[in-house]
Amino acid sequence: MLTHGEIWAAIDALARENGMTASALARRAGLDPTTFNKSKRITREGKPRWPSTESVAKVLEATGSSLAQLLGHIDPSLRPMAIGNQDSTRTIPLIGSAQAGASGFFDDAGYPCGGAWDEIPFPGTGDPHAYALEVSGDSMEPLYRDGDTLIVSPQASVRRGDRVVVKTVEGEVMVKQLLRQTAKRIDLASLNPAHPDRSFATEDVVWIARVLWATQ
Amino acid sequence: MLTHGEIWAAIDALARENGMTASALARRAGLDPTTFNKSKRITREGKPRWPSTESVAKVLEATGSSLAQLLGHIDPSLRPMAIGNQDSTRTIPLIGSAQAGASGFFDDAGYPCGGAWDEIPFPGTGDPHAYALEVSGDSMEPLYRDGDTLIVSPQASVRRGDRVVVKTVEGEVMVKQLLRQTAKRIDLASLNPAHPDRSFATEDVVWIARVLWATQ
DNA sequence: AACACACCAGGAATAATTACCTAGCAACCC
DNA sequence: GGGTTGCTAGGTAATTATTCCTGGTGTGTT
Repeated sequence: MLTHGEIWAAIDALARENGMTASALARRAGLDPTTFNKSKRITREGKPRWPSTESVAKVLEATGSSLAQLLGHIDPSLRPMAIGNQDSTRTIPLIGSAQAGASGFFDDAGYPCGGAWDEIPFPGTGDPHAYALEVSGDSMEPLYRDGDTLIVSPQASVRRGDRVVVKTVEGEVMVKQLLRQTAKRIDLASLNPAHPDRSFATEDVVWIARVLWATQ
Repeated sequence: MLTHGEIWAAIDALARENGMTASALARRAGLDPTTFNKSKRITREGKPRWPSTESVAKVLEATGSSLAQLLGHIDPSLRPMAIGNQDSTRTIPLIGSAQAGASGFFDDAGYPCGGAWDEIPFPGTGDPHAYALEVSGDSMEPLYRDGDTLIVSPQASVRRGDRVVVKTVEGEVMVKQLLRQTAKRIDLASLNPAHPDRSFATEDVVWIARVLWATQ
């Protein structure tokens, strides 16, 4: 599917990507600078005007872009795959929650559209040893609920504020928030206010792994 | 880059894929059956004729194809990536938090070991249109913190208790927990107790997407 | 054989896109 | 200030794509 808004948004995005306005892009492509004017995208009677594929081809040649890149601007979720990124971790479009209310980021179905999206790798664990931990019980409410799945990376470095999985020399495994980590001690805050915080000597902790993701 | 021969070859391929000739495809798309005639692809003076993007869009709609599929016909090397499974179907080991304390699941470094682990697909979104939403501000504390990343699926079905992203007809985008969804109303609980709950008539909500994952 | 139907080539008419032009506005330089 | 450059809205002329039409060919059916 290809909509009138998508094709024009893609042209705008392609121009922006190359540091040009739509009219500058048209000029670079050997077209009239007014061809892509916003006032030309609908006729006087209100009918939508579509560019010809010849114009699209000229724009791609002028920017040295591939059709896959144009497609990426139309549907950001396809971008990395379409360009042929061989990396096994795909990237997905990213937007800030503060901008999400503005128009032009979503189509009517709630799917991302337009070219103004950032990209982040996902899942992006970068850890071949990552594993999943299934939450049972309510000891981690309200943050984690019964049945939630946590993705845990034993390789990731942990910092203050991170949610971590800790195993003690006594064999206890717990999910907590890292309060403080010094050379001698590791202080952990409980996720459930009803449970007490814990503090361990560094030598009493076998390993600390970081919680990267949690199902919602 | 997009050449004259490629675009016409792609249209021919799309027609063949749907068991039609080029003229039948044009008719199905609501165009004149002769629009895609080979004799119309170059003018009498030998100049190449390009279809308009409007015609291309109509063809895609008639066949129910995506632009990515058309692109796959233009550059077959992109096909498996462009239309294939968008989700890396990697599986990772899974364990329940209740058993994690027992011995035999982790080695000394905290890496999973032993054969008693389950397997789950990850990320397992199953949604090629999934995107990421970056949290800004503290309006969703304590569940989501400033800088957290949410993975959102516009395709997933939502149920009571799910964390959801909602867009209203006023253009407001918010992240809430779904309290109740009836035929007439959608009740949302705020994640931050300091903010009030919200309730909307069904027709005042443009779309609801489900939050699948959140960074921790 | 006769007929219906789909497909394709080619011509003319219509509709649409693009080119060309003007004017207003903002930014920048001398 | 005067001058240049770039961007955009709006109009008209041009080029181009599409439609409509005719005729020819091949296929399948009665």
